[in-house]
Amino acid sequence: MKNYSRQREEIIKVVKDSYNHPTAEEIYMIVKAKDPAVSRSTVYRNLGLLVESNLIKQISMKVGPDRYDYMRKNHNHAVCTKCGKIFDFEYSFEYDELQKSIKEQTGIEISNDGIVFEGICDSCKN
Amino acid sequence: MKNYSRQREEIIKVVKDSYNHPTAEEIYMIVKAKDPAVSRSTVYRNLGLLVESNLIKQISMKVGPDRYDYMRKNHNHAVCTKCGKIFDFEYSFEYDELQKSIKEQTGIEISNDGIVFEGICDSCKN
DNA sequence: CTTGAAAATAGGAATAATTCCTATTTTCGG
DNA sequence: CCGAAAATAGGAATTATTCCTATTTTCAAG
Repeated sequence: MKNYSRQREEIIKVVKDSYNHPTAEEIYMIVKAKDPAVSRSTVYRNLGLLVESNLIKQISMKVGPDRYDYMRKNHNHAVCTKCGKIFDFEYSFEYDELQKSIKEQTGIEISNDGIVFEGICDSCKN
Repeated sequence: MKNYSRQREEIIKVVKDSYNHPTAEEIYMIVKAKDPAVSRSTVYRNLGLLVESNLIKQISMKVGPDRYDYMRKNHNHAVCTKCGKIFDFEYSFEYDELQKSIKEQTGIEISNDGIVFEGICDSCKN
């Protein structure tokens, strides 16, 4: 993340403009449409860097490849453990006490977006 | 999950006796020590079935293979997104309102153990 | 401007984890 | 017992991701 590259800029733009939690492959295809020479490694490497610097969020699921989400306002993710679909929702918590308790018991410091909610979605209940 | 098989029984036993969130491979190796003819597919298939029937919990992480945990009392998981280590902790929430809100907004019904907490652990802060 | 070192890239091979396939064996209700 | 359904072993295949190497690009200092 030290030097400028148009590939990285384009990758950021694509994730930012996507509101459906795209996979690395999907991002790759969209970027490729504009810049046919881009390579998968570049996409994967940059996604990793962007996650590390907290610009985007990576969501691992039980089914299918990881998904990426641009960091906006305060929204959380609910994941269906059956089909892997991701739903956004808004909710403001009283984290303080919980965070402190987790920190004490495990040493892990969680952030507001560090909570993933898992369950079964409507259409998978059949 | 209709007919009895000693392979499945052994797999359950191994997960139940493990308190360190073993991977499928680790479970396979332990079962294999007792029953050298067991195959990986059997382990994977049964873990899937057991997760489905809520006897064990599957934990996907950003790094490394999935891990499995026998369902005991009320404990939650905090995952380090850097090294993938999983920590158990205890905390009782007031879920009702939160659950209702998620249900309304996304259609997803989460259970008490359907919340994964992510952050950075102590030793990864260096 | 040049230049040179660090950063980034393309392209594809390699790896890791998991799923899938097929033939065989086991279970268990009637 | 017997037969259908369930489960299995063994390994091939697939999928997602990481790794490798040679080349290109960026950018700060002279």
